[in-house]
Amino acid sequence: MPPAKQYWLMKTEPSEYSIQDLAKEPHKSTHWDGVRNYQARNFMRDKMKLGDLVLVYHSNAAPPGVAGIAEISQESYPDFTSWDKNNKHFDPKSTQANPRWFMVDIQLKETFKHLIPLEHLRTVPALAKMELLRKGSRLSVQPVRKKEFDTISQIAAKQ
DNA sequence: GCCAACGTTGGC
DNA sequence: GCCAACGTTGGC
Repeated sequence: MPPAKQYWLMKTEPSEYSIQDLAKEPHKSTHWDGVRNYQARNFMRDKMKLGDLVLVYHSNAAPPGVAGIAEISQESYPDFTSWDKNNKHFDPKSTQANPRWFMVDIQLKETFKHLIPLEHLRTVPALAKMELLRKGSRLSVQPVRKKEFDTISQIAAKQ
């Protein structure tokens, strides 16, 4: 039996890269480069599996919120932008022989008709324990419970 | 291993 | 632009 599908949330600043940018990519997919946090890296490197579903979250936006759903289309491999001196996320301690940072590919499944604002998510009882809503939470790649994912999908379906 | 200093995230 | 809450770095 295949392992149960897992659910995630990944943040992006729409001024840098938005869900609309993802929609314009060939095959609507891209590599999720630039994550430079160990906990977030570990989720991508060790836990994310093909077919897992991802909530795409717009941070540092007006308003911030969940913009749509994507799917893991390629499991982890080294984030090659860490080797590029000219890249914003260059890390001299990451080498090809011993890569420090990893990424996955995601493919867009659905752009919500309307973004679901963070402010609204905070009012939904079923989401009370979401990592995103925890005070001081900054993790840019985080696990989401199935119940939470389904709740957000249903909110999107009704809008 | 402690912890001060510094850098970053991200809501507001 | 502010700033609270974090994460990382590096001296000791």
